Amino acid sequence: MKIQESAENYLEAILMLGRSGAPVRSVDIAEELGFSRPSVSVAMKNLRAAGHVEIDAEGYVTLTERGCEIAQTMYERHVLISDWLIFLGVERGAAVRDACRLEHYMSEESFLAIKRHIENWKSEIYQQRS
Amino acid sequence: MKIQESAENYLEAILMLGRSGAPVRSVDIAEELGFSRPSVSVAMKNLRAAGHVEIDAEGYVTLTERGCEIAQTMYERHVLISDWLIFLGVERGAAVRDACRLEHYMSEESFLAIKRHIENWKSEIYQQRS
DNA sequence: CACTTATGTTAGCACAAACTAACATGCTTG
DNA sequence: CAAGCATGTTAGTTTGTGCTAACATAAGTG
Repeated sequence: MKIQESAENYLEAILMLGRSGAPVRSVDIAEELGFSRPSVSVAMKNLRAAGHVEIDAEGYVTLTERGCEIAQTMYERHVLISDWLIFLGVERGAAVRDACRLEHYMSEESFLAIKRHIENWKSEIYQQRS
Repeated sequence: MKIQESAENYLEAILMLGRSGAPVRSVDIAEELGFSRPSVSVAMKNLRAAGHVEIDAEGYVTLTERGCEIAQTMYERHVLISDWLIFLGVERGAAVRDACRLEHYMSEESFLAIKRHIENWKSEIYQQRS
């Protein structure tokens, strides 16, 4: 069962919303992603069936271990890519919008290569300055 | 009428196939992209309706000016991104696969920023060596 | 000429992922 | 308590984009 882009986005949104500590409801996810409540409702049903989230009696959504792993991968990529684009001079809004899409279409290999590149690049700059 | 990812891919494939000078048929596009002939047939009908390609009596497909513009944008991005990933150490196959997807999801702004970054980076290397 | 092969097309299907309309349900509040 | 609001769900629709089955047509070949 291959995970889809949309599923990855939902999981990432749930992770981000949960970081404040407040419980996450369907309507919060809909608000965050700009989707309708029915869309989120159906998506949650599918994510639950796939074992990526759990939904308690109050309707609060939590990530399972598997779901959390995916969400964190996406989040890490999102941050790396958007920070990096911003660093390259891309306007923040555009950088975040692009990162939101690019994060889903990059192999692990490419992601790691970029990460490595940024780290090397930063340490070079650091050496030049010291 | 927003251009879709699939349309961009078809146009890019037509451009690439046409570079050898040989006329481009539907079946060549199908072969190139790994799609069925009916899928390509329908896609060509849509691309023609949208004014992105022309199809002559022999079934040869050519890009219109508008179509060619899109194709070249995609191709330029494809080459930049895949070359760059390869340069960063990503295996060629993975780099090309990733580039094929990433090229559609990047704003012009981000693309230019990356291009600029690569050029700067290369010139730094050059200066170090000279 | 009859057959095969290559190519293109049409019709109909499948699936993902969004939407709206309509309804259920429970909380708040005049 | 009754009305309204927030939230969730179900059903059915839309759109994009692929597929297979079946057929049309032209070209080459025994």
